[in-house]
Amino acid sequence: MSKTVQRLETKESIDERTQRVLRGIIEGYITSNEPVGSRSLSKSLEMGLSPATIRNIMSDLSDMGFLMQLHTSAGRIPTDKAYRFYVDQVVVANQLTRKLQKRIQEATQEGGMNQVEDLLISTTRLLAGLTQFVCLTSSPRVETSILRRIEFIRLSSQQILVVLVTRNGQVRNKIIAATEDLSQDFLNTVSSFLNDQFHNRNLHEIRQQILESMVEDKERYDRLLAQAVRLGKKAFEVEDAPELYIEGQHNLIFSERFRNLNSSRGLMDAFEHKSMIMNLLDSTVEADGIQIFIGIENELESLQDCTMVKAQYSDQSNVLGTIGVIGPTNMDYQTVIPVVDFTARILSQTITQQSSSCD
Amino acid sequence: MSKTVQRLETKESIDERTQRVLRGIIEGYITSNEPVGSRSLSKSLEMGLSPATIRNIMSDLSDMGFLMQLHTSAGRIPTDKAYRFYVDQVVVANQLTRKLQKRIQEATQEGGMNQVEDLLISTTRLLAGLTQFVCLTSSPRVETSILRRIEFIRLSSQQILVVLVTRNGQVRNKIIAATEDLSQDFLNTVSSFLNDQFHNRNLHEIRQQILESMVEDKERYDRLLAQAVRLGKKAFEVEDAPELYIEGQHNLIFSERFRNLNSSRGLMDAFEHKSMIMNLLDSTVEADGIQIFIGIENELESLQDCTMVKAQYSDQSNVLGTIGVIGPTNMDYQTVIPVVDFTARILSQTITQQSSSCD
DNA sequence: ATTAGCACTATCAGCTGATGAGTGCTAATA
DNA sequence: TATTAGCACTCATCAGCTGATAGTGCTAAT
Repeated sequence: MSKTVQRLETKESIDERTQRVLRGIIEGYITSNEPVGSRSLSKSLEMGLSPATIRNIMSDLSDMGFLMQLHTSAGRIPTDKAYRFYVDQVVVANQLTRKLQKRIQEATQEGGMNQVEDLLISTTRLLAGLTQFVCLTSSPRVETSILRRIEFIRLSSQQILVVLVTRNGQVRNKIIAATEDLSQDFLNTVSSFLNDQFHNRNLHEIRQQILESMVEDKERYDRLLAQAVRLGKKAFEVEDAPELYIEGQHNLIFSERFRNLNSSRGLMDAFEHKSMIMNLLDSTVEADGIQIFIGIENELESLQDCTMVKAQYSDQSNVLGTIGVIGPTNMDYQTVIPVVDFTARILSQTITQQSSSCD
Repeated sequence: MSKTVQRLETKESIDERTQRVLRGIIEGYITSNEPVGSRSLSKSLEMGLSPATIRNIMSDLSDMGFLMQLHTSAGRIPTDKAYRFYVDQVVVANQLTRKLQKRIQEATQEGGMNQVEDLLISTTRLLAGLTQFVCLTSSPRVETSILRRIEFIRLSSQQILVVLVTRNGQVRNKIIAATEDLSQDFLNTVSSFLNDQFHNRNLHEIRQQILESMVEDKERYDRLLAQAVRLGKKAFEVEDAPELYIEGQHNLIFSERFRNLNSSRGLMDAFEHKSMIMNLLDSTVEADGIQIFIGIENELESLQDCTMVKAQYSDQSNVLGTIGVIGPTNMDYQTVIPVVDFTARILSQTITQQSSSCD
């Protein structure tokens, strides 16, 4: 299956006046959520154009594929192509209000937030609340996380608890079965061996190296080493799949803005298949900055009358994950875009601070 | 505010025939979700009663408060009182089908479920799926959990990770700030001191005792002891509030069975206030077995046209938490009750197994 | 190039009458 | 005396019609 539409084109040159009309229609529809007609537009535009003239221009815009009508004799609404034009040509990086900035900052700095999980959940919830849309966040891939500390705790003769702390503050617990009874002292030795060996390496590398040593050391009979490698192998077998946090699903049902969306049910269902959504969120064409997928630009069918606005967050060196919102195509781009952008930045900043606070 | 209705009464003695009619109406409404009229009931009952007779009986039942009409000339539907009668007098402990039993058992035994959190989440999801209602589960109160193991891990000069494992397999992580730079060796000594001291005590007792020692030992200058107590205090300051898991909220919107519920929005909102729902779930009148709150028996207003069926789960000695479903008052009690009951039992069993697997 | 005017059309709210399901009452019946 | 048949009545629902409204496209006038 080839990627159908990656991004709608807006090459055509439209003359100044027509652009202003188009923009008027888009913004009108964004604010009112109702098709806009020639009469009301004539008034609100204040360009001294009569409704009849506006109609002619509208007709041209329809021909060019920027506008459509839900039925004869309803006003016109913008097409996905129009929103693409709007986002590319019209929307300029808008400064957020101080108030909003502060609110975002505070939310990410709430007490007890020393674990990345909590931070991500509360940020996701915040963004869902601010936009009144659905908000999705993917957690850092453990795969690329850098090991800060690993520790084994003997729970019983059969069970060992592995505690794995990553550079960016993720803590993972896992209980593994022990093949023989190992003392806590022994486990401590193993821990510190592994910590020395793999300090500041990412989990992917670590796993590779463990596999290699297992091959090499097949004949070696150093008990410590052998056990360390064996335990290490089990310990680092954490699921690769990053977590996906979804908040604000109820907006899909109750928010007025999702009203003329026929597929809210389909979306709801799609959210159940986390891995699919995950791919969608993490598949990234351009590396940095904010990304916007409008309507049919989305590969997933049930998303095709929505817009997804997403941005990546990162620590000092690596991209960690993505945060994004899904809303109606006629969302208020002028605010949503900077809100998502700012939130991702703050998120990056907070995580960077945390991970740099180790010695 | 006094508790209004704790439980509806069903003292009245109703003669056999009337009971059978009432039962027919209740079961008819449960299966069809539509008001049932005298004609159809006359047929389905197969008691050789004409619709007219049925009407007379229905009229009596209405007078007694067991039936009501949504409007004149619609069939009748049962009142909350009728459901209470039904649940108390009619529903008998129904054996679950083998198939269903197996399905529940399998779901709780899925791999990688060595942590209680995962077990609870997947059980909650299962129950929501089986019933097509909303399912709520409260996690064990950390407060009453028994300490199995505590461990400190030095992350940096300022940060210490506390790992706390309870008897029933809950693992809690918490990062605490260090007032001075403590070596891992020292932390290990503190850990083993605390483990010796507090092994097999519940967290509430432990906290008490720590507070006492802090008063007593004010003048003592044993550095180890002092630090141990200080770190212990911080470490055991875990939030008392148990987690609340909610699954199947979308059923509230999409399930046909919630159709004639006017307050699904209100319920949705109520679920946002987790602490309120928490109280509801954990407030328990009778200690054991299954509990059922029908319609107005629920204290929370937005729940008053729903029925909540809940059961507690426990390990060998203590009640740990509650699992329950919220559905329409005309739910299929005959299956829902045993399903909830059986699920709670299996949950208890699984947790008990886990916690008894320590030495 | 712009605009006024007019014919056309889709939607919506409100009304209509027909239909059907169900009740309550009364008189007949076993 | 308990049951039932019959009948009048009520109410919700639905299809079909109505006029009002708000929009368009086209054409002729400016």
